Amino acid sequence: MLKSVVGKGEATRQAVLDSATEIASRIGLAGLTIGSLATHTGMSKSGLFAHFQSKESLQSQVLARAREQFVDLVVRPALAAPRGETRVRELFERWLGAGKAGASCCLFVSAAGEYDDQPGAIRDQLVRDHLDFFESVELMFRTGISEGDFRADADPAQFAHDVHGIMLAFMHAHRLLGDPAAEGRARRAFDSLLAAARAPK
Amino acid sequence: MLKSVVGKGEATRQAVLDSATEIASRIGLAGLTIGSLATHTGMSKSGLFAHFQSKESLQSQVLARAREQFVDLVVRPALAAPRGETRVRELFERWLGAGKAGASCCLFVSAAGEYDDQPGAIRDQLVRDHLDFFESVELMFRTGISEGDFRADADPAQFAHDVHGIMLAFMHAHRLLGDPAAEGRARRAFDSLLAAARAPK
DNA sequence: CACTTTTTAGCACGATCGTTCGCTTGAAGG
DNA sequence: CCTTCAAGCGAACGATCGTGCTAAAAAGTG
Repeated sequence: MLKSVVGKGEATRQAVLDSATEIASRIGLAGLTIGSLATHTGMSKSGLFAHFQSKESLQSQVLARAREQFVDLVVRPALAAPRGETRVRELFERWLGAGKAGASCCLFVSAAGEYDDQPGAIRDQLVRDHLDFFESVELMFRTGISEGDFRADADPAQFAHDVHGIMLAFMHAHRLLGDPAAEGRARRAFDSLLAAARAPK
Repeated sequence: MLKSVVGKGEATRQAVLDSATEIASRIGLAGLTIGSLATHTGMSKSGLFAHFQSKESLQSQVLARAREQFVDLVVRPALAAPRGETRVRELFERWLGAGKAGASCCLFVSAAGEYDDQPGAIRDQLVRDHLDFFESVELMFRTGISEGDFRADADPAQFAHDVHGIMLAFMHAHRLLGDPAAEGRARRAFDSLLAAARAPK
């Protein structure tokens, strides 16, 4: 007979992964422990562990989950917006929104800091995700060039780098310092960036 | 008899602190363990622990040490440069150099990610350090305004935020992605920032 | 209903965590 | 030479880490 599309195990695995992603976004991917995760989900340590073959596998799946969330929340909606500057603006707004909400955004930021000097599968995965995302950003910007919104000699990679910096500075000011002016400054910096990249009328 | 200016205990405490700062800049402040630190310094766990009343105290002292290093390597040399844009440029160059070398720079970045959602003494200390540094940056920029190098209506806080973003993006690209183009992009972004802030001739 | 497979809990393991305590040691002071 | 004292070590503590093994409970299937 056909097995049900999602077994019970898969369902709880997803639920645990959700909790894990939320916890890891607060205390970091390396700081996530199986014991605390079990307590937080009301499961036994061993029962929970059975779903993940190792801690590294758990971390890897958490990272994959965060990536999904980020794509759903930020990248996909941006791609649904009209090509050109509008799409780039949408990307920024969604990204900013995700940064304010916490979740996947913070996870990538803190994980990048934790694993930038520790070779291994997790680091590799992190690098791939970052490169993929940068590529998406560059593509959106490049589309803006061919649409005539941005200057033809603008550097897409430089743009991706710059907007990434704006977001990182925003998250630090917002989450660590609790600075209420952070969002406004991020918007202002992004506007300047766009103004510099805009095609001369 | 006069006791020697620095007792033996103080000397080893400083040595341990040096090792601790270096380790913490690689694996994070929270990931630093007393056992590994003892092994790395060739001391016994208890002998080492005797110098610090608790792990939190150790972390706090490591943070203070990193702050000193950063001030010595970045802030002080900048203040020794001529007032105005030259000084701001010197700050950026030193900051970039410290970021490439690793050490204290990375520690603050990763620690900010680890403690941004974990209230306590460490987080408070981290916030104070960041605010202090931002204040220094703003002051240097403000001096540039009164020297006539920068536009009078430029926003010092916004400038500090923006250059912070450039450095964060650089460190991510340099340390996590190993991107050799990172430094050039950081310089380019900084030049654009300066160009926008410069007083009209 | 019985039966099979999947999912979970209980328990235990070696290692390591932060921390305490008592002891040895080597140098300084009288 | 004897005393004193800072400095460091060794052993041990309770807790928790990641990870297996086994049995019970639950879910799915006929």
